Amino acid sequence: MQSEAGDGTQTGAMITLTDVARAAGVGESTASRVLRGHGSFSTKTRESVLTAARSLGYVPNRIAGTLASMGSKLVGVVIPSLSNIVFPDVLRGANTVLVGAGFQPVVAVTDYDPEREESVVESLLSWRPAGMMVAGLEHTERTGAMLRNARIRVAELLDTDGEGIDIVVGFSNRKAGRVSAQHLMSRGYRCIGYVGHDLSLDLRAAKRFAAFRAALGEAGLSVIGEEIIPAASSIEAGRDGLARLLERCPDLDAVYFSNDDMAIGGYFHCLARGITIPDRLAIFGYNGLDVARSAPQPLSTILTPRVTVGEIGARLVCSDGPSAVVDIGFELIEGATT
Amino acid sequence: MQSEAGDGTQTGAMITLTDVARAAGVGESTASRVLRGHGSFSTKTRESVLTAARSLGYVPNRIAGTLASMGSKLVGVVIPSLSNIVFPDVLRGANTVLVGAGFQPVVAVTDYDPEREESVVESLLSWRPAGMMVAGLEHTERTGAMLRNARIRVAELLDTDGEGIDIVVGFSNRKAGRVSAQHLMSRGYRCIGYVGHDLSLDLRAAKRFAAFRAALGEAGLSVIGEEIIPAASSIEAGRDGLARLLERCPDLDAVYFSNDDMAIGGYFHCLARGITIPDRLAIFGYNGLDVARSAPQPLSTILTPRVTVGEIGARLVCSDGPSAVVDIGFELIEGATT
DNA sequence: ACAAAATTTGGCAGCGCTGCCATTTATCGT
DNA sequence: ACGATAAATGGCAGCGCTGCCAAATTTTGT
Repeated sequence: MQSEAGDGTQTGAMITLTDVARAAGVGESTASRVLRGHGSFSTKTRESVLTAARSLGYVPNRIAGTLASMGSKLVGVVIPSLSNIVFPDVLRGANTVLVGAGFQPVVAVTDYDPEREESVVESLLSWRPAGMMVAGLEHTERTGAMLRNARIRVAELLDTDGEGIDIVVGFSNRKAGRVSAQHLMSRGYRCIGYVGHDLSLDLRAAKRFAAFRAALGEAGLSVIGEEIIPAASSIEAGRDGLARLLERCPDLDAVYFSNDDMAIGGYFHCLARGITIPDRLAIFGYNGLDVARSAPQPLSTILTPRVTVGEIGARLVCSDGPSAVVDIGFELIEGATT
Repeated sequence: MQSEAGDGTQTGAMITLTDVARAAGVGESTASRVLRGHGSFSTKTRESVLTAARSLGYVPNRIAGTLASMGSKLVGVVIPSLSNIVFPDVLRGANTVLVGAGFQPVVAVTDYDPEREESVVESLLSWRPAGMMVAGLEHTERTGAMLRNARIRVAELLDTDGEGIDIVVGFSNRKAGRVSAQHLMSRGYRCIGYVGHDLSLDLRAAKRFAAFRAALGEAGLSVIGEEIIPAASSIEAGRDGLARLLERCPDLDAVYFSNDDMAIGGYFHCLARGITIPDRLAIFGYNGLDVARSAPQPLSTILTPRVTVGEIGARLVCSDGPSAVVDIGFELIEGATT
């Protein structure tokens, strides 16, 4: 028999459980039990199996294990984008909890495209995950059907305005929009504009804006001018957007941005042009990013508990409780820009 | 036989390939071939299999498929953190290419901890991935051994200063540090300070700083004062760090930051305190983040092609070429802060 | 029309592991 | 010391799919 080094060096074919069992002089099932700490075995056996495994550099094959036990330790996580720190934040919260519970997240990105979401969901489902976490409540009909029929826990995150499939963890984007409007109005702003990114893709941003506009309307006001950049949100887009909007509507006294990236861009524009904030122009964002909170003038915005959403979503996906909707709310941050 | 709806509705147990084959009136292997588009089959068979699969709501089981074909379509991606946009950026590049090539990335986070890296690598390897992508060249001995013995493509990213296992894609952090120092010196700065985050964890930042310091030394200069925050990098840390450093060393005329997050924090501090940039104080960062490039005064920094690193790394991991070191370099951005 | 070649098809043995069950061995009570 | 209970162990049948191969079918050449 070939000797193997203890550092994991291996020669020949891939080491299997059978090899370990043979080397330890025990049966496969005994080796399996020891390696998983399941069932009972003597200390002596334990040692010999562990020693054999280590010296052979054995790496268990979870593909085989999962197939045999018919229960995977994978959890699919579907997010729209990796460019916006919001989703890595959610992922971070989910990752912490999932790993802690012995699960392995498998991430897929949709680029905000429902068709793509459908295809990545289908793809993830083929790994027979124990659960799925997806962003938002809006999906194609087939995506919904697949998710419902998978007989696994499904958590929909970051939005509570709509019908969920199983678990819903997030907050109301409509309420966020309304609260933003109320805040601006309560501060006395009356000529309010909007700078946003492509809303046809970002449904949650669209909900916020719709509610924002509605809240203004109820108070007899309206969005004086709006500038929509036909692209994903970014600081630059916010900067350019505000520049263009102010050119068209110089009388604005406040601008609501689709999110903090855009708002920070707007803030930078004002800094560069010497536009006094908040006296000459007020700025309001959404998300409560670090950059917004650490700016010379902390941005007035809505802090969304993104990491917590990921954590709670993951916790519930791992649990076996009933379906639930968890609205964990958001916090309005009265910064120095309104 | 139970009738199933075409929208994927299913009753009873999970649908298997055998079910589809039986429903289509063909053998398993024929159904398998049709579903994968492998081998040959008549159009007639194709239709009946596809129809059967659709009407039964069949979802292939890749766990079983992978085990049988002994070749997975998974690629492990190991990154230190999700909090710093740098790694989501790399992940984004990798994701695009991997998905395009039919692979599914499986992400794991190390929190900059080598022990944790060892454990996540072990864990990922147990899914028998087709390849692995990890950040950096420094690993524990056992991590290295596992990676080397896995007989799969391994790409190490974001650093070229050291020995790689198989594929190395990145740039020289040492060179980045040196170039940064040279830039500051060429602009006439002589009293140079440093504000950084915990370098014991972030080895690449440590390399940059070491090279930076060495380059100053070669020119007869030295780092006048330094402030190291014992935590992860953040805008706030950079802000506080610069504040403390300036208190101790008011004569500094330039500060090198461990990265752009920290540098933006420093920039914000100066804005808040009315410290004129770059006349009174110059600021230099690292990474070339959006926020740094869109600031009223674009930050002088080093643009690291993070997304490209992920893309090239992924491309090479999917390929079967020889081992290689790809240094894709970086770009010094002469902003308005130096 | 008939053999040769090409195309299509189904059967079945695994892939490496886990779960079940039967068996063996150790521990206990009296 | 001896049956009874508990602990430890090994054998083996799958999990759902793919790959191989042989058999069946169709197409082609002359």
